[in-house]
Amino acid sequence: MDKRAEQKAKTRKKLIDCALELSATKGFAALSIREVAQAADVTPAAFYRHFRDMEELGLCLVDEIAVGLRRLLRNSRKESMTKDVKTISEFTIESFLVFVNENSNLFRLLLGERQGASDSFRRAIRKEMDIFVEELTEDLERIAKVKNQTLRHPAFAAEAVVTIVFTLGAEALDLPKFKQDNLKKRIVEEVNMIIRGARMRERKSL
Amino acid sequence: MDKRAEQKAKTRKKLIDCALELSATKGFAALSIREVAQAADVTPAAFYRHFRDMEELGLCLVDEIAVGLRRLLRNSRKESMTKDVKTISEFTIESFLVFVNENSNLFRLLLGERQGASDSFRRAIRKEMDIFVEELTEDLERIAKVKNQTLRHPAFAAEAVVTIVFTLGAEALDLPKFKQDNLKKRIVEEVNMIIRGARMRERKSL
DNA sequence: AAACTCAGTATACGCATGCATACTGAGTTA
DNA sequence: TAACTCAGTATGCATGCGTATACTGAGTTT
Repeated sequence: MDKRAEQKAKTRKKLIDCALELSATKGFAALSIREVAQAADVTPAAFYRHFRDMEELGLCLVDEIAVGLRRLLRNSRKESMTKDVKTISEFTIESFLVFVNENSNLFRLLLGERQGASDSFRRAIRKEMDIFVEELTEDLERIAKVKNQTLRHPAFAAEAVVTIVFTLGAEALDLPKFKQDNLKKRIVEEVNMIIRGARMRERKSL
Repeated sequence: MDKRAEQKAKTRKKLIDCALELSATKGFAALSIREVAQAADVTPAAFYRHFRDMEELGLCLVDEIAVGLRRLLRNSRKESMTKDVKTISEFTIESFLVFVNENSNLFRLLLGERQGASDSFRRAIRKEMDIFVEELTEDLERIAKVKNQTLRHPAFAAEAVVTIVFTLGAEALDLPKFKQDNLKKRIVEEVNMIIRGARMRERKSL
């Protein structure tokens, strides 16, 4: 049976994990093939059996984060299905911050490379972001419908929310746990502002 | 007299300018002392007469951007003193995007290194951001007062606005000019959402 | 059991890097 | 004009890099 492929997958995972861990301290951009290979107890040349170059490895990492985050958000959405908007956002933001803390390496990579030098990185990350925005847009529309409200530009609101949550969420990486409560409050408040501002009010000539 | 200091300043400026230009293509993090020195037609060792290392040079660059941006925003604020809120934000966002396009290198550095690997970079950039937030907070409060309105959390609103404008503004760097109109509209709409959402409404038990 | 595949090894290349050392010569001061 | 300062030069070293080449030996196929 495929003992061979199994071993290969193991090495591949080890390379990915080591790259992730190393990127936490130095940043992914500063990593070298040799460094990652050495950390994974493998010859530099062996690296090429798995990835063409560091960029290809990086894109795999981005994918991993996106998958993890999407799972998280899907769960949080499901779990909070019954609650009202304010609670949903607060709940989701809470889960998000937990995720950021648990996967700080992945997240640092995502946010750091979002405006980085590599085109393909930026493109990949923005694509993932767009998916988040899309999913949130649907959520907002659904919730609004339930509450018998209308939103002005649901997609814009979603974009603003995603931007705020990700950008401010990144600050959690530099904060001790006990200071993150304040950060969470800020994010929740700002997200609620956006949603409030997106709601159509009584018609009024202006 | 001081022909010497004059020459030194000239070389220093050349180093800074070259670093800036190079960082546009490869990203500042990927620059080397030798590379910058060569671009500035100077020996690598001469670099050390001006900066301890690349990081010190980088902090100078950050400072330059901040100064330029602050000047821009101050002007835009002054020029739009008489207009109403909506026009102010639109006007300012427009100037901001012009600045981003004109100083794309500086801006790329600012946004790219904002979540980068270097602590001192992040700290420096966040400090500048905080100043923007502070200034905008005062603006929002002033305008609200004039219009006889109250804002819920002016500082949070300002933080959200700055976050949106900078993060989405960064996308302008990857967009052809003719597609930036759409971007501008998105930013304006989202900023207005935030401000709208920050306004206190009629008291209402909830 | 013989032939084949292929993940990983061993080694070596040329190149760019940060940085140390000793030097030069125009500009300044006394 | 003699002594001094100091921005910039010339040179060289050790290190780490990406990658090419030839190889080995366990795992798989026939």
